[in-house]
Amino acid sequence: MQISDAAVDEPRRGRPRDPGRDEAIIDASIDVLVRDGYDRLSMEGVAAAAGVGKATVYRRWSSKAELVIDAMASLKPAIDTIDTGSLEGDIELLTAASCSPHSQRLFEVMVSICSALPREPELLEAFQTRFTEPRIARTTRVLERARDRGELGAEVDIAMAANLVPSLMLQRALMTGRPAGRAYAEQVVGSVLLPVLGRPPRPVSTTNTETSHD
Amino acid sequence: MQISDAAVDEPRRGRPRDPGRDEAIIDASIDVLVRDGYDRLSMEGVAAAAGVGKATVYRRWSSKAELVIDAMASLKPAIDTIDTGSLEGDIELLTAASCSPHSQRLFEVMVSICSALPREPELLEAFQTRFTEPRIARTTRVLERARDRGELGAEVDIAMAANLVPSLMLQRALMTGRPAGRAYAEQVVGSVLLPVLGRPPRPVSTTNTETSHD
Amino acid sequence: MQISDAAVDEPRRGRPRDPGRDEAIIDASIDVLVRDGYDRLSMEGVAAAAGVGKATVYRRWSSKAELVIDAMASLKPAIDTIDTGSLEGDIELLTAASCSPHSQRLFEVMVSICSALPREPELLEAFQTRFTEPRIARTTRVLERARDRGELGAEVDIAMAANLVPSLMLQRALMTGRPAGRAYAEQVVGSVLLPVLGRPPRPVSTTNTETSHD
Amino acid sequence: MQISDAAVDEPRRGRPRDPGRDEAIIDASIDVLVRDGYDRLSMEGVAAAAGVGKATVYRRWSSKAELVIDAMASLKPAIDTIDTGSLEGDIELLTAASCSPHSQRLFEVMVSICSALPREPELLEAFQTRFTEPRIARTTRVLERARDRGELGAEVDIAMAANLVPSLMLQRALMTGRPAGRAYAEQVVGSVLLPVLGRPPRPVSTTNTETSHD
DNA sequence: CCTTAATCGAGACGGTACGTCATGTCTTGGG
DNA sequence: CCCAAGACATGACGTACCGTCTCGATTAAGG
Repeated sequence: MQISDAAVDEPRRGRPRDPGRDEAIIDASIDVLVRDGYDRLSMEGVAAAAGVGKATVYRRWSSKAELVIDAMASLKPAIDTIDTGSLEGDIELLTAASCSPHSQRLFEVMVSICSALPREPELLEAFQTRFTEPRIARTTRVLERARDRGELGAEVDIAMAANLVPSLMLQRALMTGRPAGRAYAEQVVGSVLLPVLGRPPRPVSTTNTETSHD
Repeated sequence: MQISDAAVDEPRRGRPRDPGRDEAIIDASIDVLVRDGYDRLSMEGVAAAAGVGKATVYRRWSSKAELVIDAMASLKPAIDTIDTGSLEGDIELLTAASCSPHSQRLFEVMVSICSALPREPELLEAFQTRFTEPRIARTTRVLERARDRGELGAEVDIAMAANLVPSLMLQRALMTGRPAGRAYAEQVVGSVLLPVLGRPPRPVSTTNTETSHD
Repeated sequence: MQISDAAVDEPRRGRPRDPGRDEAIIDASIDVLVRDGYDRLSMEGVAAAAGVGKATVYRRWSSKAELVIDAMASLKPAIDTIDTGSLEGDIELLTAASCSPHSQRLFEVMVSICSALPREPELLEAFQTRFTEPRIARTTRVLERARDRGELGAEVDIAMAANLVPSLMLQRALMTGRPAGRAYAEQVVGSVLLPVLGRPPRPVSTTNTETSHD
Repeated sequence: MQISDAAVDEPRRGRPRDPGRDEAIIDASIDVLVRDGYDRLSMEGVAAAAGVGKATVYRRWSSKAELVIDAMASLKPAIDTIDTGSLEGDIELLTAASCSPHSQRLFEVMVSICSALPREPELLEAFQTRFTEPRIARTTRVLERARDRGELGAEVDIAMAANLVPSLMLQRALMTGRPAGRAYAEQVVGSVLLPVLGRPPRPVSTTNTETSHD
């Protein structure tokens, strides 16, 4: 309930930093990350893409890992909570969210980063904490509510089920070189998620199941 | 009167190449790939790791992509055909194969390469052709035989089902930083594959399902 | 209302170059040139000898020839004009100048460069323009003044005479592997230059004429 | 008084060497030397120019210096002795010899080698012994005979005089990038050599004295 | 004739040095 | 004090050779 923040006791002399530049650098980081991948991303390249001097980048983030972690954190999930009241409705929303443009951007970033994770423990931890777990948790809550309502049996492995759709969508992105679309999301839900939740599979209507249409 | 082959008319002049060096370079490529990732792998690093001059590498592979593709191709699947006669037996073998040391090596290589795939079309194609498809095909054949025997209903999405185990195992490797082990393979099979095939889920006994034990 | 020069409209952004490094590179170039010769001189070697990075060298001189030409140009003759009023006095000064330490350095540079001249037209032209001609011209002016004063007959080939001392000194440096000294300069003047100018030869006193004493 | 030489006690088994290849290598060495200079000459380049394998070169000469020394030695002076009976006649022959095609080739080789002499003592010694001294000695003998006949005064510095023409011709080759021709030889003799020998200078007729015509 | 042994062309090999390029740090001058 | 521009030292990369080595083929002399 207090108003003052810590910045008060330090008079902040000289020219203040331009907050717009922080955002420009973060945005440029995402662009470069998706374009070049984590290993080929350089502070210099980010500075150039942001239209900013190298010193301006280094003054804010002292290492590539820190910058990328903050850039990742800037990609918040669009919808935070899903609760339509019924499992079927929630699943429909999840399916749509899994192939939204925002999610596709997320998958691109994941692909760009994933090869570096075994060599960058900080990045790995941030990746799990900020990227994967929040998305899984949203689905986990949906399934737990469904179980509490009696829509799911106790034998359903909720943790694993919550993993299914993002994992298979990411896998698809890895294998084809670009993020999967709506058709593939529906196929995953219909062929895999529903049986795992104890429902009969729902065949994908007339669409060729081998191809994603985005 | 004989249909001579093309090798006859080229007398192979000069000192012949040492085949042992090919192997050393390929093996070193895999090591470096797993250790450093595709983007950080350099011809020079491979040469050093193989104990070989750079010219010896470039004489055989003119680019990094070609070398890595051949190195990938050297990782043949240990077992080519699985056919025990029953779906249950085949699934048991597949489960074991999915977490064998050889498979774990494969997952490491996949993780190392995957971030580069969107930027390297040749690599992407070789990755699909030589890596993913043969492994999927093996499982696809198992499932098709089971369907022909009447062990699977027509509603089962075989293509998707064949993808399940490797995709989730790779996903696990990406997320934890190292390949998954037997426990996770069994969890995937019990919680996901069996329901997708129309079987009841098989709970993982006493093992903590969150951890992989390798 | 002033005729401003071009430097005004270019604000010279970024960190300015360190002029001290220019000089260090030029000096190191001369050292390396004398030590290794033109063909064995490399930009990398010069950078190392100057204690600077390779990029610092390439930022200023894009090729070996350009660097060496500028290095040559840095070796200005110590004395520009010789005019004592009499031919004898001028000749004495020329003799001394021909074997000064500065001239010896010049001969070393000439020896180092000369083999490359047939293959490097730019170098050849710079060599003639900046090295040879100024030194010859100084002597030519001396002889022309002497002729105007009546100290030289019209039959003397001034152009050839001006060439004599430097040519024979350089020849000596080539043949012995190091620059000639005072004794040889006096021998050349006494035995060759004076007769060519129509004077009687002046024998070299007690010194062994076969050896140079430097 | 014995006929047999050392080769007798070694039966020289196996395939004998082809003497034609020795000559081809030597000739190619001269060509490469003149074309590329001593520093840029490589055993490999010589082998290629001679149409011969590298091993064939190394079997005969174990180092570049040895090969070049032998190649130099193969360039014998065309005329060994000059003795027309009069100084004037001898000088005419010397003038002609100084600008013969064979001499011009010699000057090219000298230019190619001279920059390497300070760094290659063996080469320097061979250069003096096999190249310079024989040519000087021929002229020295001519002048000594003339002095003995009373055609030269005792004050003439014969050693220096014998040096004059070759030195100035080489100098000209160095400065212009290619060997001097007849016109320059006559100019040197008329303007320099004759006065040094106590004769009046002989002006070069109508020719422009600044240019060499070859 | 037939074995033997050295020569020969070709080219593989390890090593080295080069010029280029990219990275992160430092240093200007201006705002 | 911030900011863009860019100089700077360092180091890695791919290339180009070099001199050594190793192969199969050839060639003469000795048995």
